[in-house]
Amino acid sequence: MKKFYITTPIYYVNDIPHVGHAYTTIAADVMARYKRVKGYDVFFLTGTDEHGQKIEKAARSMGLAPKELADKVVVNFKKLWERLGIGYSHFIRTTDFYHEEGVSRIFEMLYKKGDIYLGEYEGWYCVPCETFWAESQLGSGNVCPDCGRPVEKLKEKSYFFRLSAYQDRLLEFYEKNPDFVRPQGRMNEIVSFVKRGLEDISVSRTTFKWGIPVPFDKSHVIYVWFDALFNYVTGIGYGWDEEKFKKYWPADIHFIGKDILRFHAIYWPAFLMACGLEPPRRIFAHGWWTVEGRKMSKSLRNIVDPNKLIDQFGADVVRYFLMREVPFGLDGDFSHKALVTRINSELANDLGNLFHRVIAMTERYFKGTVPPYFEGSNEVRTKVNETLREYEEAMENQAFSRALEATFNLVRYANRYVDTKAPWELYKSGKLEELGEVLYELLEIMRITAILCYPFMPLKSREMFKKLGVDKVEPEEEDFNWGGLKGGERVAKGDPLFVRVDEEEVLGKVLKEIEDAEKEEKEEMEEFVSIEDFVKLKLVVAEVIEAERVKNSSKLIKLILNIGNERRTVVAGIGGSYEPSELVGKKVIYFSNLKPKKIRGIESQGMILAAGNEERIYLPILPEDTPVGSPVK
RNA sequence: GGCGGCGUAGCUCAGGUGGUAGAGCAGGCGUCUCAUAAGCGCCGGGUCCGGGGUUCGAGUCCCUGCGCCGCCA
Repeated sequence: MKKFYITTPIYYVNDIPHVGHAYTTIAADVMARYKRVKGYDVFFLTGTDEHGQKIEKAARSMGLAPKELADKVVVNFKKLWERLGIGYSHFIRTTDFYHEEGVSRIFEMLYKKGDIYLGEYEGWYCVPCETFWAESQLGSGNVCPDCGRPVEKLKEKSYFFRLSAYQDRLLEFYEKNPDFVRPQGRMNEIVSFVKRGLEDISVSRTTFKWGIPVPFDKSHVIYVWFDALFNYVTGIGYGWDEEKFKKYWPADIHFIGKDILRFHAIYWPAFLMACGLEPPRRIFAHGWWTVEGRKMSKSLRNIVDPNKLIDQFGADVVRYFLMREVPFGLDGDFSHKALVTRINSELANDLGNLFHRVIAMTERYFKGTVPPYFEGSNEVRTKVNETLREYEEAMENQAFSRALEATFNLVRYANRYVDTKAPWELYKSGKLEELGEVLYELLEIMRITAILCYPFMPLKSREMFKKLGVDKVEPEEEDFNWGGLKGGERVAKGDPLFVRVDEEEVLGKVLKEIEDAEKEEKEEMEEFVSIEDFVKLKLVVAEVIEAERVKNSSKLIKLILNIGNERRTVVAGIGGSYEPSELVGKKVIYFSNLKPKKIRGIESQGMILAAGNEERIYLPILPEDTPVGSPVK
C-alpha cells in the first residue's frame, strides 16, 4: 500500500491556539483526508513543543512547573482539533518519553560522529532576560531590544552543529529537488541564502534548565529547535518502533508557516543527512492572515478566535473558508464580508440549494428514490471528468483553493443543467424516461461533489451522502467512478445543508468588536504603559558638577553631571528659570538612556527631569544626602 | 544596498512554448418556478504600470524607468 506521511509544526505551548494554528492544521487534515480517499496509508502527525526558556519563565510566573503548564495548555489544542474535525494519527509532545529519549540519543550519536562539537558561543547577552542577541538586533548604545537594559558581551560554552559542512550537499539536494520547497519563490530564497554560506549553529544552552539535557554534559540542555524538529521522526517510531519508522519515513510533506521556513528547509535536512536519514520530500510554507485588512494583533486574534468562529459558523464552514479564500502559500485577509459571501452565495445558494432543489424534484417526481442507473450524456460525463482532473491536479499540488474552485464549477454547472433541462417541463409533458435520466445525472454529480467536498468538509460531506441515500463516512477511490448510485436509493431532502447568514448582523457585530479592540489597544498604548515599558527608562540620581550657559542662548544650560561611576554632559532648557551657579551641587533626576542628541553642537547625553511650562521651570531637587547614581523607580 | 517576485475589468485574481484579452465577486437589466426571495441569461470597449526594442504580430520575449512586496545585508 502506498504511504503518505504529513505533518504540521508542533505548536509552542506558551500560547493559546489561534487561527494561524488552525489554518496549518486544517490544511494538513484536508491533505491527509484526500490522500486517504486516494487509497494511501496516511500518517498525520501534529503535537506540541513544550521545552524552552519561554515555557520555563511563563510557568514560573504562574507558580507552576513547566510540565504542569504544558499539561494545561495542550488540552486547548487537543480540544480545538477535535472540534475542527482534525483526524490526526498521533499527537506528539516533546515531553513524551520516547521523544526525549530519541533526541538525546541522536545528539550523542552526532557528537560521537563529530557533527556536533563543543565550542564557544560569543554574543551580546542580557542578564535579566537571559537572552543572547545578535549585534544587529541591539538597540542603540548596546541595549537589549527587549528590556532596554545594557547588554554585555559574553562567552559561553556551547555545542555546535557542523552546519557549514553540509552546505554543498544541501545545494546539491536543492538542485536535484527543485520542488523541495513550495511555493517556488521560497525555494529561491532558501537557495540563495545557503549559497551565501552557512555557519555552524549552536545547539545547546546553559542559561536555563527546561529542556532535554545533553546526555554526556548535564550542564547543557539541547536547543529547542534541535529538539523540536526531530519530533517528525520520533513521532513515527524512530528509536522505538523501527518498522513503523521505516514504513513512513521520509515525510512526504511538512506544512509550516513561512516564519519557520529556514529551520525546515536548511537545518532540518542537514540534521537528517548527518543522521544518515533521507530528507523530507517537500516543505510547504503557507502565508499569514490579516484580519479585516489589519495586521494580526492580540485583540484582533480574539475576533477570529477559532472556537468563536466554530460557535458562530460551524467547523466545516470555517474549514471551507480558510481553504477557499486564499491560495495556499500566499498571505490572505480574513474578512467577515468575504466569509459571509462565501457562505451565502457558494455554500448556501449554489451547493446547498442544488441539493435541496434536485432532491425535492426527486421526491416529487420519483417518490423519493434515485431513478435507475444511467450512463450519462457525453456532455455531463465530460464535465465531470474535467472537474476530477482539475481537482486532482490541484490537490496533488496543495492548491486547495483551486480544487474547491473546480468543485464549485461543477456545482454551478449542475445548477445550469437543471435550468436547461427543466425537469418540471419534462414531467408536465410526460417525458418520464428522460426526466429519470436527467435526475440521475444530477444526483450522480451531487454524489461526486460530496466526495470532492469530503476532505474540506467531512461532516457536511456525510450529510450530503445521507441526503442521497448513501451511507458513507469516508469515501474511497472507486467512489470517484461514475455510477456510484445504483438507482433506488431513498433520498431525503431534510434541512438545508447550509443556512444563509445575515450579512448586516455579522458585519455589525464584527465592526463593533474591532472598534472595541482598537480602542483597547489605543488605550494600552497611549494612556497606559506597562511596567516593562517603564523600566526601560533608566533614571538615576545625578549631581550637577558644572553648569554654564550655552553661548547665544537664553534658555540652554550645559550641565556636567556625576552619576557615580562616570560623568555625563546634558544640555537642559532651564536657563529661563535657573542661574548656572545655583545648580552646582544639586541632586537631580537624570534620564540616562535617552538617545543622545546634538544641541547647539554639544552632544547632550540624556536629559534631566523638570516640571513646569514655558513660563517657569521647576526642577525637582532631591535631598542633599541622596546617593549619587541610585536608581529612580 | 544585493538577489528574487509582482504591477491585467470597481474588487480578488487566471492568463505553458508570442497570433484578435478571461473567471469569480460587486453593480445594472431580464427570465424560469424544481429550490434556502435561491437558480439561470444578458451587460465589462479594460493605455494588460510608463518608455524603448526584437518580431509580420507581445500581458506573453529583451532593455529601461516608476511603484509595491519578499528574502538577505
